[in-house]
Amino acid sequence: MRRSSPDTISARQTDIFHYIENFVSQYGYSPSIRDIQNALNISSTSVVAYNLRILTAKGWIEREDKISRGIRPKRNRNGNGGIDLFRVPLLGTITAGGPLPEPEEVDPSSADKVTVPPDLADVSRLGDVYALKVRGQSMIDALIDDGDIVLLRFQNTAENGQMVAARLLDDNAVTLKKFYHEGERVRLQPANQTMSPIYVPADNVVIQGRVVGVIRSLI
Amino acid sequence: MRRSSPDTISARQTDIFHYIENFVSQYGYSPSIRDIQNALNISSTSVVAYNLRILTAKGWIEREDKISRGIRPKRNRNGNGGIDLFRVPLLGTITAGGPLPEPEEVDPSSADKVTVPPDLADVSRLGDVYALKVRGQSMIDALIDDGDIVLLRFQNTAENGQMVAARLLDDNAVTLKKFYHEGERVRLQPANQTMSPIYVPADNVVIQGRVVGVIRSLI
DNA sequence: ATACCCGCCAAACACTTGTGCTGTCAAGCC
DNA sequence: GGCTTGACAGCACAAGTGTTTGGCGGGTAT
Repeated sequence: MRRSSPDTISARQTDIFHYIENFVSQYGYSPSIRDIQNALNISSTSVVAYNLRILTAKGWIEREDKISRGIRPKRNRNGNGGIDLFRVPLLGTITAGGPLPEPEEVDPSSADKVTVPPDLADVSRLGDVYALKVRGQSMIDALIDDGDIVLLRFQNTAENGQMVAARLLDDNAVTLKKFYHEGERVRLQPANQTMSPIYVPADNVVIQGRVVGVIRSLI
Repeated sequence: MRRSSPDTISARQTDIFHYIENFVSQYGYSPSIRDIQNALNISSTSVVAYNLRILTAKGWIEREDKISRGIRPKRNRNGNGGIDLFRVPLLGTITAGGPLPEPEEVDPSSADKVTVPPDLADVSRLGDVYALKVRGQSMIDALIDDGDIVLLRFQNTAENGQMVAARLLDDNAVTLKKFYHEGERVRLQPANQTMSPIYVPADNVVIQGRVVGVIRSLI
């Protein structure tokens, strides 16, 4: 038998879920079963109830029994009734070679914050994500320009080729580069043809985070 | 006669309003009249209805007639009162030359939505902002890569050099290019050294929107 | 074939919930 | 004292809304 995976939902269930999301964000309260039925041209309320039960079981929505208009979208999306989950602290600026305050040095709760799309930050680990404003064009070939905001997830290790914020202990400087581990040393590669890579002993580098997203405003 | 100022409400109304606020933030949906009645030990539903009418008239809450649990607190609650202001419809895909559904052709309320940082979308004009996913690398030199999401503000005109979504009437195609008005014709310039600009008569081009932001996920 | 499960349909049912109507009562005003 | 008004009470009704039951057709497994 072909079992549907616990995370996949049928086309009709997708429609219903989207309708609920949009309804809530538009009206501020949940649609009734009959609202859904009429909007999606479903011929019976029981079909809606049936699919709602599945969506609940699979964790896409939450409901309370017998409560009118008590559907709450859960996954993805804001849902969550107005709590702003997607604001991360903007901890400072990162340049080709300039200093960067350690994330620990800045109180994240007092820092400026930027709102980020939830797709860019795995919400379940949102506490580990922070933002930095980029100065300079050392990563221009990686499509990161001066003034862009990069989102980083805090992590101490990196795979070759990943873009990271790397701290050079000797220089007490932090830089945004592509990371390559090469035996005893580490190559920090700018994404700019006019700039040369930096080679440093592996024990002189601390990864401070990996770039998980880029936001650019052209206004 | 001492008229109560339009902004002051009685103790009972204050209680009701607070109860609604707390209920919504806790459960994600509004209380029913009887919920309020029981919680505040009010002896009749009509009293709740009566005070709800006053709260509505004075602008503290919003309701829809006959809708169960349709109360929405309005005041207070900085920002958005539960409504997510920063979601824009993702209307489709844009390529170097491929077709794009007209924004009007897609029901924005049924489209997928992306949450965008408020900085990227002038919130006061949010209704005019939409998102498109970029396919191809025709704008690679403008630091826009395949898979990026571009935010566009709907507008019919553009300054030279601005990046726009342009519709070519003859080809019924939409493309993401830099816009240059050159006399009787328009030059649509890709940001990719391997691609050539397109020259079209000015009356064959309709601007569909201007790029105001870029979002890229590297996860 | 037969049995079974899934997704759907139709209709009835029963609970939930907003509304309307009729009073009561105290306070202010002529 | 009469009259009006604001706030509240009690109650019944009707509309809104979730739930349930029985049935149907098309697949899939036995």
